[in-house]
Amino acid sequence: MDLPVIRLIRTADELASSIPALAAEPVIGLDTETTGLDPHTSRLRLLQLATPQEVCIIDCYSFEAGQVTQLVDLLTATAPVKIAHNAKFDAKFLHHHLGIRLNGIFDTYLASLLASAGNEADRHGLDPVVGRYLCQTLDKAAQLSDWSGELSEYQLEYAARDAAILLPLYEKLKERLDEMDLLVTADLEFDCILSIARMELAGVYLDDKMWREQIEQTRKAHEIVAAELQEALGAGASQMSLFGDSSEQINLDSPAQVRDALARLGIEVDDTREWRLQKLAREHPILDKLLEHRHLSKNLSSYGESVLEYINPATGRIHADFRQIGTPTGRITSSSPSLQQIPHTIEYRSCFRSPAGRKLIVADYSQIEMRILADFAHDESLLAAFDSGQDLHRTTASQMFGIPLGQVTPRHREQAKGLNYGLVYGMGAEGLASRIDSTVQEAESLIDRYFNAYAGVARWLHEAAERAVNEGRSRTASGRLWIFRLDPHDRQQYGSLKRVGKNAPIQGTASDIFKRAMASLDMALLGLDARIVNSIHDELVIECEESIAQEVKEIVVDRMVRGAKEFLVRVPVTVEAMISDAWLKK
DNA sequence: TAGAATCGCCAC
DNA sequence: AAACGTGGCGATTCTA
Repeated sequence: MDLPVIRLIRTADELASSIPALAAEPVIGLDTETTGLDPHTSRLRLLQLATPQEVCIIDCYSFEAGQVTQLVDLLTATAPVKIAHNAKFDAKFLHHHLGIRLNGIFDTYLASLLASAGNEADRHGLDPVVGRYLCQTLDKAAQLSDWSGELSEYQLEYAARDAAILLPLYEKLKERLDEMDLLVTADLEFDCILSIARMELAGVYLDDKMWREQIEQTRKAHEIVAAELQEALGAGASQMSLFGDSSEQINLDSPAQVRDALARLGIEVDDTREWRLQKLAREHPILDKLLEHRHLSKNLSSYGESVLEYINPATGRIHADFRQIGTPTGRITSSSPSLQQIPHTIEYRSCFRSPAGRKLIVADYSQIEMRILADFAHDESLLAAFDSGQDLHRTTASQMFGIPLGQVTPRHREQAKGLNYGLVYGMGAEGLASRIDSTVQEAESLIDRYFNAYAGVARWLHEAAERAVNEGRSRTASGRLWIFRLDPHDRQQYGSLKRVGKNAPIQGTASDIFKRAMASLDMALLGLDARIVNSIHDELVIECEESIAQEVKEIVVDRMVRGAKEFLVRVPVTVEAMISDAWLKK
């Protein structure tokens, strides 16, 4: 690639004179260089804006935030289209340091992910994407160089090249997305970027004192259980030892050592997973202790001190990383730390609080995946269940057992619930049986009853599985594509292919809906002291100033419902929302 | 001895 | 390869 012409911009005049040409372009490449990865502790050094003629490199160290209003206008407008690779990163720095809400984005990173259609072998850094679509290699050596001092010619060339390459990359990716009918989904994704960037910037508040107290309690309980287990398991070991060394300790965190220790007590197991130990616990009470220990160990390791290390020194809050396309179905995933797998118990969730003078709004979709299924399947019975506004599982029980709502027992409801949750994942009779604690025969009969009551659902699920086998791919309501790399002739993969064929369109459409809602909500909160702070597949947590909590709650519900209505035709959608002091649904 | 693989379990 | 889909992640154990 030829070296682009560089226009280095360090004065107000230079900036003013470069804006009109940029504004006249239909698309520009955008990239930034920063002194680190965290906008709260790092600075924005360069902003590169590329046209086919030249790359403007704006040295942000030469400007105060108030001096760049024309730039703000350019980047906030929907035109020209701004091409960036992982625009979330640039959007965060531009928002935090210059107050810019980046708009009109085409993100080559997200585009590449969509075009890969779930192929997890593909890499999506700028270098591999350029290699795949432009057959070029990029020199990324300068990326981690020191961007805080005098800049070398080499650094400027690197900065310019990264922005310039985005223009041809955009052309290729746009063409590819068009060929694959992915432009609608791409726009949905691009519209969502800013809401996720702002959520990461806002971060979530964790009461560290309360969290430490929780850890301490867990640690105490853990110690006691561990001692009891060492006693019980060690006794078995000493009988085996010629030297009778009963002080010998086993590592309770080692599945292999635990399995061997159990064997010495006459409990033979292939592995020591929860479900297996659970089955034998009635016969061997020590297994309950072991499971209790596992639970406490899990909590200490995954939800202990390590979470506190993520509290940002600059903000005192946790700014997790959210991957916008985290799964082939389009779900967002969270890491560092994962805020999507905090135990759903009051001890842990109550530590995620609203700071003084603020409130949290906790809002989630009610049975969104079942509603999507009802809508896709045009199943009149299931639609009627939702139309009635009654508790879904009780209504399902009433419909499948042919009894009035008033006669539905807790056991009936439990069985119906097991089916409602299980079937969108393609569950079979054995799975249902163990879930609701029944025999396989009973489970089979229940499944028959269920599909009799919901014949449309049965048909749709069957057809979805067939489509997965025949076409090897599926699409969501927005058109998001997942090409299954599973072999229908492989006996193992055949079953898996059918299950994923049933689940992917539903889970994926839920993602479409959720992203619509996030984008729309973030816009609606503009100008209010309210920010999205967490996003958990079908649940949003918003933090706001307490006096506007009621107003914000209504906006949240409205935007979430409207997001769903964009993709669903017939089924009603409900969102449950609470104003709270902690991450609890009261 | 660092990274990969495995086991196991948390969320929706 | 647990019944049932999608992930992240920590501790142990294996391997080059």
